[in-house]
Amino acid sequence: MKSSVVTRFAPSPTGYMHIGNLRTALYSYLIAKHDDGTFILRIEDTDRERLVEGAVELIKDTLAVTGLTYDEGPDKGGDHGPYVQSERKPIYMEYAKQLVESGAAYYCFCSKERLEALHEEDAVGGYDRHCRDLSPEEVEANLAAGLPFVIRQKMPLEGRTVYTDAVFGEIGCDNAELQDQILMKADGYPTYNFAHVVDDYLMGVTHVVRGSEYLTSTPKYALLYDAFGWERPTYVHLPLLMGKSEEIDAETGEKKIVVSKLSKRHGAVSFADLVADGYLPEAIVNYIALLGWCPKGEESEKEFFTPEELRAAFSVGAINKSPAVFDYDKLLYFNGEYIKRLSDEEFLAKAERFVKSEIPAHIAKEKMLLLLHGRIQKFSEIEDKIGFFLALPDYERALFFNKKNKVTEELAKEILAAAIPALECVSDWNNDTLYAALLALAEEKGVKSGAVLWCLRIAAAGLAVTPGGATEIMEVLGKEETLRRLRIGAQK
RNA sequence: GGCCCGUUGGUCAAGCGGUUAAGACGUUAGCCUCUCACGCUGAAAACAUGGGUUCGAUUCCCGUACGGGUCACCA
Repeated sequence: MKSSVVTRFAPSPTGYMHIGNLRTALYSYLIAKHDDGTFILRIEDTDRERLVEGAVELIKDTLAVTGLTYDEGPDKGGDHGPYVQSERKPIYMEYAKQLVESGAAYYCFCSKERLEALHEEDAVGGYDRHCRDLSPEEVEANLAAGLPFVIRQKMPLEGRTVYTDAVFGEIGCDNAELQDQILMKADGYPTYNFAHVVDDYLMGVTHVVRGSEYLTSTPKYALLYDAFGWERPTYVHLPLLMGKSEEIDAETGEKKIVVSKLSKRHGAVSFADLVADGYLPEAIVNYIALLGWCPKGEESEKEFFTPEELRAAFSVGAINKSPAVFDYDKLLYFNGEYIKRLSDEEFLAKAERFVKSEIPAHIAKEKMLLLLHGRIQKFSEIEDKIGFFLALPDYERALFFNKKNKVTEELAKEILAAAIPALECVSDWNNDTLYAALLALAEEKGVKSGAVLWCLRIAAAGLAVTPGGATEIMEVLGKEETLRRLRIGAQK
């Protein structure tokens, strides 16, 4: 059964989806779904100049792979469509005129030039309300003459407008500070300020969920609801997601870390880029759910949530007020944990896409990749880690030296010389038989097993640090290639 | 600059008048180990600041500092 909660995610298609957008969508979705409510996707494309082709698709794809399925939206339909603002264009003018009729808005014929001049005169000031009190006759005449116009909201000159935000509490501002903001632009499109209010009302949105950069402009929107005589929605402003970015200080010329709102300018993190870099959408969602929200009570220590658990646990009351810094390290940790939890089959399927190199036939590819399961935190690490399987790195004889296992370069040579004929006899080439053979060799030579395994691993891999032990690596390489490498090692 | 918001370890973050101030990431010591990773056991690390209120403030109020947001025919 559907509850009465209706939320929406209303992005403008101006580029890629960054983590900040995604989190807003996620919280909006969770607020609705916690109460079995309705989640709407609405595209806000009233800025015709900033449109980016393909951006809408990207938004839909992102919501799809993150599981934020919307009940109403473009392509999906619903009782409140269309869900793209440019397709709703006639609606806004109609409502704007209604406001003009009632005296809450007015036509403004000021030219851009005049407004710019105004700005230069008074840097902090805004519009001087030049057209606010034009007589009906003047307005009629200008309209009849075909003068370009905008429609502005007529703000109260005194008093104070206050609203209650579900996260931040009471927020107010003196009406004198409010600009007579533009509702309808000269190109006939509405501004965000106007369109979102009309749409949220028409679409029955009960909870307006958005970033806290709107906190201080919300009184203006509340006033719009009042002017229409509509009931104000519940406002849920989210703490900002901050990004760290390195900048060169203009004065000192030194590098410094700047923390600011996540944006394309400053440390923006694109969701698509993260996925391409080998992050799992589930891990990203889990991580960002916890940026600005923490479950109450016993669950406050819980880290990993399934989508269902998230829906059940989420509550507006537990949303934080202070901004949160996006931390790559912690995302990486979450991703690593999610990768570990993958079954071998799932891991293999996903890892496959990140293997760029050609894998020679003698390599046991699946076994090789499985050695990395549990050793990587993101899939893009794979390519780097498998290099030594494909080609033996150049290494120095000194690499064989190992203090803990008492291996000297001379001993290594001796061990390898003995290992080669012993391994040539191994017919069933696998981890267990290899391990048994090498253990026997160690006993025969009277050295610790660690010494033998160390030497063999170095010779097989040509690397001090490897994913997997000696026998695992030899198993992956195959008999022929292993022996080839051991002979090279013995010659060092 | 005006207005608005915020401030618990480097980061995320519990706490909602009396606590040895959780937990996680990261850092670090050690154990385990066929090197690494995993895992396990430890360690270092925080209530921005000054006034109140109170028997008692990290928790409530005010100021200060710092950080952030916002002041568009962008959203």
